[in-house]
Amino acid sequence: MQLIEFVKTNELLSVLSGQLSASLSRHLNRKFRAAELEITTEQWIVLVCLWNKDGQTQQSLSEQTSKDKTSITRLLDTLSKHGLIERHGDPADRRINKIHLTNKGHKMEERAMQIVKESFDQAVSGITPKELLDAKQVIVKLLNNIS
Amino acid sequence: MQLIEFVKTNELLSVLSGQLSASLSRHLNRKFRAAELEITTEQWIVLVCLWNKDGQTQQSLSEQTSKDKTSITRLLDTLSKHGLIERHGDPADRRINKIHLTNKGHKMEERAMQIVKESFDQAVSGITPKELLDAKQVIVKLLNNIS
DNA sequence: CTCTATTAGTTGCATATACAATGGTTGGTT
DNA sequence: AACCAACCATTGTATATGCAACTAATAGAG
Repeated sequence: MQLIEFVKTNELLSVLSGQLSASLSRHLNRKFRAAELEITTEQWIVLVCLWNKDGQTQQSLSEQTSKDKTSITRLLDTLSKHGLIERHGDPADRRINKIHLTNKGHKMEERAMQIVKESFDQAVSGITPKELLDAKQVIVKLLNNIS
Repeated sequence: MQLIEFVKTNELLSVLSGQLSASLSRHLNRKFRAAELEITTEQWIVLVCLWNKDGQTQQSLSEQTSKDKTSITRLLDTLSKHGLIERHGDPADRRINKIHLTNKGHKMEERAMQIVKESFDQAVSGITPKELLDAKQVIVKLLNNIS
């Protein structure tokens, strides 16, 4: 039911982190769909950046989310197709697109964050704040080691 | 440079786990490519299962890796196209494919695991075994909470 | 002022992933 | 024996991701 010996004793954390990430993402995707919010976990992450600060460039979104700028281009294509964001060219620097939420995109924030909060509460039940904090710090160290 | 307040204080672990997973995967993919091993992290995970026990069914691989059976079908399509595995129909139960490594697939084990080990050592440098273990346990709890 | 390096974003290509629906196959129940 | 439920794998469709190569625009060096 688990991976082999070497992985069990040594690598498990990286495999586990992949499974956790995939599992959290699937879980949230299903909750969004069940609530008839037509977004995905990945789109939500970009929207979080825009709810925080509207009108950012794609480059900025790429850095904040640690996603390749190609991925951002295409995530924004999808968000645009679904009417959640719009690209506005910047006359002052014509290389740049400023990404703006539409009304529909703005309105989605409250319901989406409510679902995320419920999901989060379920995920961390039975885990102490200290355990969570320690785990976060290990993850940050791992991230720094391979960046 | 980070995500917004709510996410910072509450959700960060799930976002972080996604970034860790993506980062580890990218890192390993680059190492494999640099070593001219033509596999991806995801393919490696399937190969680990087969190096451990050859001739498994797709269903079994799906359960071990926590991947959708559709994903396994297509990962195996790619592995097959690259000559690393073969599907053998089982005369005793014609619904089943038994997945077997080719010579090429077998031979890849040593070099691939060496690269993974180097990658792992780099990732965990400066992290104590206890910290790692504790983090793993938190991840396992999270996984159980959302399964 | 011009040429070059850098930056922002897109496109082509390959891979990965999941859900829904489908086609076969097996096995158990009556 | 016939039927139906459960099971294994695949295909269709949509989304996500990264690398390499490209276009366009700006900024900086000389």
